[in-house]
Amino acid sequence: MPAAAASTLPEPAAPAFSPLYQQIKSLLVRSLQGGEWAPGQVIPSEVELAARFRVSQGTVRKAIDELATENVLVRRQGKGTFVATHAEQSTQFRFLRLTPDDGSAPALRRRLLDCRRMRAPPEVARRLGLKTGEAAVQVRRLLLAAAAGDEPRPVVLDDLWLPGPQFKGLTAERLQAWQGPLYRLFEAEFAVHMIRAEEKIRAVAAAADEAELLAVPAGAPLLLVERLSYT
Amino acid sequence: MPAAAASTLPEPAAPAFSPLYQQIKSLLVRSLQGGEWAPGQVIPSEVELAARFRVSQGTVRKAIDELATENVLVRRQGKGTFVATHAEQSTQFRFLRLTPDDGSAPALRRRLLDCRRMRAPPEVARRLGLKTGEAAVQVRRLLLAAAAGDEPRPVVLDDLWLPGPQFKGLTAERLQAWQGPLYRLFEAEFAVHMIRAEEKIRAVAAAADEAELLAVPAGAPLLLVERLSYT
DNA sequence: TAGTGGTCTAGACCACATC
DNA sequence: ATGTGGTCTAGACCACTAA
Repeated sequence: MPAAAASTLPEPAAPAFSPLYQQIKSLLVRSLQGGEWAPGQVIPSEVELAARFRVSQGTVRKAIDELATENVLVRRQGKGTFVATHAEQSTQFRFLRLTPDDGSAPALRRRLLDCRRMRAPPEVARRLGLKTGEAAVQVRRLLLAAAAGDEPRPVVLDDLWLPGPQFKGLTAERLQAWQGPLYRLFEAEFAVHMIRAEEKIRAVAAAADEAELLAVPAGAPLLLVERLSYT
Repeated sequence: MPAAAASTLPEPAAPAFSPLYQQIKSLLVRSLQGGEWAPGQVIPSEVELAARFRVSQGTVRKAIDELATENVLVRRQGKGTFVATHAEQSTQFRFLRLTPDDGSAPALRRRLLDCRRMRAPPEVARRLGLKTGEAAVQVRRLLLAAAAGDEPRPVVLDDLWLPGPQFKGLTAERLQAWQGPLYRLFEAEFAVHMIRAEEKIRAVAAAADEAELLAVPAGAPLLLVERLSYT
C-alpha cells in the first residue's frame, strides 16, 4: 500500500497534521493511562496492534520504539512488549534520579505530614497561574530510605502545592489511604495527567523546621529541588 | 536485496556479531572523532552514506537516528544532517544548565588558578582508571559571572583532573594562553574527544579554602557537581 | 513448531530548502 | 527543478522463547 494511504484513513480526533506513528503513539499512551494494559503486563503484539489501527507493522514499531526509548515500554525479544514498571517504582524523581552516595537502592517509604487547603501565597499563585488569594492545596510528605538492616532515615522533605480548583475533593484522609504513586491518584480521581516537568536545583542551608524533620543539624547543606509540573 | 546480504558484507574489524546499523553507527562515530566532519558542518546525505557503506538508506537512517537522539547529530529537513554544535556555546555545563536565580544570562569569565602535575590521589586514580601513583594533572579554575553593571562575582570553582599520560604537554602557560573552550584545546592538542559524561549532584558546606575563593562564608551551602567525562 | 520482536531492504510519496 | 530528510509500507529472514 502506498504511503498516500495515510490520508485515506480516518483521523481520530487529531487536531492537526501529525505523523501516523505519532498518532499511534498517542493512542498507545491513552490505553496505558486508561489502564487497558497494567504495568508489568504484555501489550498486544506489533502485528495485532497494526491490524487494530489499520497501519503497517513498521509504523506501530516506530511508535513503540519511541515509547521504549522513553522507558515507558520494555521490549523482550521472543516474548513481547511489556509495560515498564520501574517508572512506577520511583514515583518521586521521575525526572531527577536520586541515588545514595554508595550507589545502593534502598526502599523508599512515604509519610504524610500535612495536607491543608489555604489561600495560595503570592509566589505559589504565580507559578501555578492562580489569582492571588485563590485556593491552593499544600501537601507535605517525608520520604524515608531504609537501607538493608538499618532503620529508616528521612532523606527527602516533599513540599507539594496544587491548584485548589482542580483538586476539590483532596483530603488528608484520601491521601493517607492511597498507597500507589501520587500521580496515579491524580489521574484516577482528578483527571490530571502530568506531561512534562521543569526542575531547578539549588543548595540551601536547612531551616529550623526542615532540619528537625530531616534529623540533621540546622544549617546543614541540603539540595533544594524545585519542580514545576505541567498537565 | 534480502536481509541475508548482511552476511556477505566484509565486517570491518567487528569483534562479534552486531547489527549492521550499529556497525554503521560506530563508523560514523569514528569519522566524527577523526575530524572528517567538523562540528556545525553537514555530513554526507543518507543516500551517499548508504552507497559508501554498501547498505540501504534505511540502515544508515537508523544509525543516524540513534546519533540524533543522543544529540551527536542534528537533522534539518531539506538541508541535511549536521554535527551537533550546541556543545560549543556553553563550554561549562554541557550537560547541566546553570542559570542565576533571576533567570538572566550573565557573561561568564574564567580565571586559571592552578595547573599541576602530580601523582593521582587514590580516588581520582580509580575514577580515571589509572594505576595508583600514576601521574595526573589537576586544573583549578574559577568562573566569574558579571551581571550587567556589576563587578564580577565568583560563582563556580572548577576542579579538573586529567589522566597524565594522555596530557603530556599540558602546562599552566598553555592553558593561560588558550581562549576557547577547554575541550577544544583537548581535541586540537591531545586528540581527546569527549563523548559522554555522567554528573552527580550533592549539596555540601563550603570548606575554608573553597569559601575564600568563592567569597562566601565558610559552611555556606554549595552545589557540588561531580562530572565524569568519557572519551 | 509457532509466535514474538529484531534487522534489513526497497521503493513510494511528502515537506522543506535551495537554486 | 533538484536534493534533502521525514514518513509509510511490504515483505524477507534472523534470534529468541515457549509449548
